[in-house]
Order: sequence, then C-alpha cells, then structure tokens
Amino acid sequence: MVAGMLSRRHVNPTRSGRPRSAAADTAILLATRAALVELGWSKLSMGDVAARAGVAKTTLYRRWASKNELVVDAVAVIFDEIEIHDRGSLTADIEGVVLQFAALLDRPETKTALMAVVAESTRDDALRDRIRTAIVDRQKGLVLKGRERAQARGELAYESDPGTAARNADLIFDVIAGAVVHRTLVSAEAVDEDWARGFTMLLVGGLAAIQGS
Amino acid sequence: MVAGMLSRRHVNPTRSGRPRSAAADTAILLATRAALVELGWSKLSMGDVAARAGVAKTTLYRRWASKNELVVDAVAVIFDEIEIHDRGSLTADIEGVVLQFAALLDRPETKTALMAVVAESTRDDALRDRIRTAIVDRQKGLVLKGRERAQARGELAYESDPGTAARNADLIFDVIAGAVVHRTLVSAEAVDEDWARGFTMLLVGGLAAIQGS
DNA sequence: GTCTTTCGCTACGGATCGTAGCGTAACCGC
DNA sequence: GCGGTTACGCTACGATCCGTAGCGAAAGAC
Repeated sequence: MVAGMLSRRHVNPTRSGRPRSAAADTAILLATRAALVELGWSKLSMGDVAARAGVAKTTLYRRWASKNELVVDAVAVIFDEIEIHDRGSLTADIEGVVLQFAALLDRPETKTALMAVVAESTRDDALRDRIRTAIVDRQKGLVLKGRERAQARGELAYESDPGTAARNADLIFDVIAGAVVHRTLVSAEAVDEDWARGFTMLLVGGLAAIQGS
Repeated sequence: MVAGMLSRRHVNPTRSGRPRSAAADTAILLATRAALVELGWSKLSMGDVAARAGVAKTTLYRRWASKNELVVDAVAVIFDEIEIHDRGSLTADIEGVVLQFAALLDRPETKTALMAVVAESTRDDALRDRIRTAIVDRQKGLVLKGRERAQARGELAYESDPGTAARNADLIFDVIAGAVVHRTLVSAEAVDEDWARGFTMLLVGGLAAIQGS
C-alpha cells in the first residue's frame, strides 16, 4: 500500500514491541479524504481528522510530520485507479485516459487536495519530491505505455534519439494532464465526451506534426 | 486598478467622510505578495501582512473578508502584464505568449498564490467567480486576439459556427495555460525556448487537424 | 513473564484568527 | 470654519488550532 509505505518514515526499524495498527492508517486516510470534502483544505484540522478516524491526535503526529504529507498520502492512492486499457487505437486510448483522469478530478476530495498540495509544494522541496514519486511518475508511465502500443500498431514512429523520445513523452504528459486539470479546476467546466474528443483530435494531429520534424 | 475595484465591496456607497487610503491598498497588496514569497500560503498570516504594510490589522479586515480574497486581488494584477504582440505568424505569437506566461509563473509569489487560490476555489463558488473575472476571462481574450490575427493572415480558417468557434477557443486556452502550469508546477521543470518551440509545434499541428474536421 | 513499542488521554504554551470598542484623523457639505 | 461622517490605528479579547510532553494501559516479540 502506497500510503503505508510513505508514512513509515518515523517508524522504528527494529521489529519489536507493539506493531502499528494498519487499521488506524486506513482509517486516518479515509477520514482525511472525508474531511477534505466537507471542510476544504484551509479549514481542515488535525484534531478533526483524528476524531473522525477514532484515534488520538498524537497517533496522527507519530505517523505524519505535517498536514501536507498526510494529505499527499491520502490522495495518492486515488491516482492509482487510472489504467490504460488497449482500446485498439491511439485516439481511443487517449480519450479513455482523459475521461478517467477527468472522473478522478471530478471527486471533490481529489480536486481540493491535489491543488492544495501542489500549492504548498512550490515552497517545499521535500513535499514536491513526495508528490513526484507518489503521483506524477506513476502517471507518466501511462504515457509511455500508450506510446509503446501506438508504435506497435504503426500509428507512431519509433523515435531514434532517446533524448527527444523522453522530451516528447514529458511534453505529452504535461499537455494531457495540464489541459484536463485546467479545464476542470480553473475554467471550471466539465470534461465530457465531446471535449475529450476534440482535445484528442487536437493532440493526435499535433503528434503527427511533431513526428514529421 | 483591478485590485482596488475588487476590494470596494464593503465600502459605503455614499461619498462622505474620510476616504479610504489608496496608498494603503497598494501597500497591502504589495506586502501580501512579499509575504507569499517568504512564507508561502499556509504560513501567511493577516497580522504579518498588516505589519509589513504598515497598517492596522483591522484596516485589512475592513477591506477584505478573507485571506483568499486578499490573495486573489494581490495576484490578479500580475496577470495583466501579459500582452500578445503581433510577431508575424501564429507560431511566433503562441511561443511569445507561452514564454510570457512561463515567466510569470516563474515568480515565487505567482506560483504559490495561484495554486493556493485555485485550491480554495474548488470549495468556494464566490472565490471561483472572483478568479474567473479577475484572471481567467482576461487571459481568454488573448486567445481570441491571437486567433483573429491568424485568421486575418490566412493561417486559420474562419469558423462558420459560432458555437464551435467558442468551444475551440476554450479548448486552446485550456491546453496552453494548462500545459504551461503543469510543466512548471507539477513536473517542476523549466519552460524554456526549446520546450515552447516543441509545444507550439504540437499545438499548431493540432489546430490544422481540428480545422480540417 | 519481560521487554519494547504503540496506543488513548489529558494538559499545555504558543500562534493566529476575526471582532469589538475607543479615541483620533481626514474629508464633505454648509 | 464647523458639524457630520467615515476611515484609521491601537488595544484587548475569546476562540480555535497547532504541535508537544507526560502518563498509564494495551499489544505483540522474545
């Protein structure tokens, strides 16, 4: 489990004594997400989370050093839900990922938490690293997998230079995730199938242009 | 001035008595940006801002109801700096806007504040409206202007249906702003000229594909 | 059974919030 | 000038939340 893995920082390496309650971990993370939905980020208090989870506030601080890290772990799990299925074509694959990602961002706890954590990460390097490993890197894998499939189908050319290949993957990742996030959170409009279709058309058309160069 | 305009909500409509100090307005907004750079969002306190601005804390609360609204106003001004100059081609215009936007997001106060405010806006409709009018709508104008120029040059076709025209403009806006923001804040990598060139190539290529449909 | 660690609980100092009350300062109309 | 009106700075306050410390009890490891 991701959250457990990440929260084990302050744990004693020697395996003796009373073990930590795994149930408490999941209860805390669940309570955190629930509290985010109801209260939002700024009004979320550690005491409230502890009360909801049915644990003592001190237990909470024994596992997470700050509110930021707690929220990152609480939200990271959600992003594991996205999977890239082979739908037969690059266009269909992209549309699928876009809609899945949009569905995730449609949940109140996700949108609130993700943006709040990103905001804090602009001033906290450790937090940014945590976000990178817990969320971003894993999602970038989806782009790589989708490209692989498209190349196997002959829809995309194999990039000869590994440098440009990596740069293109990063670019595509930022365009997809960025556009969906911006549409959902800043423009505050729905990512429906029509939008996904239009966006995918734009992206696939652009990919052809990039490959030509 | 935008900030002043927006902060006049609680002011008495009758024009009598001692007027509000315009200097205090600018001093407060300046202090807010400075505090954001040094402290970040979560550790920003109203008392600290007041002290930096050389005003009483009560004065601050007389003008802004919450920390959120204050920060929106403090940051909104920055986004007015972006202008879209005619650089002769659609590609050059887009690259210019991308680099300007990236330069803005490179400032510590902008990245921190923008994301924090967006995060809060996911739970606060009034705040979202404020963001929309203060920041988003104005930027969307840049897209419209750029398209107009490209159409005049013959680089883009005139959309016959006003509905699709509006949808396309929104799409392009979300793609540009979203990709730049995501690259800068989530991926945490620089938007340099190389990246801008690659992104623009992708976008312009995609636009051609969209127009064909 | 003993040892070790976590647990829940209570209590605490410190910081910040947002508001109220007061006397003073600045501008308006007469 | 001179009341009327509003903004200002200042102080003080209750309320809330933070993060930590100290305690006895519980739960496994050996």
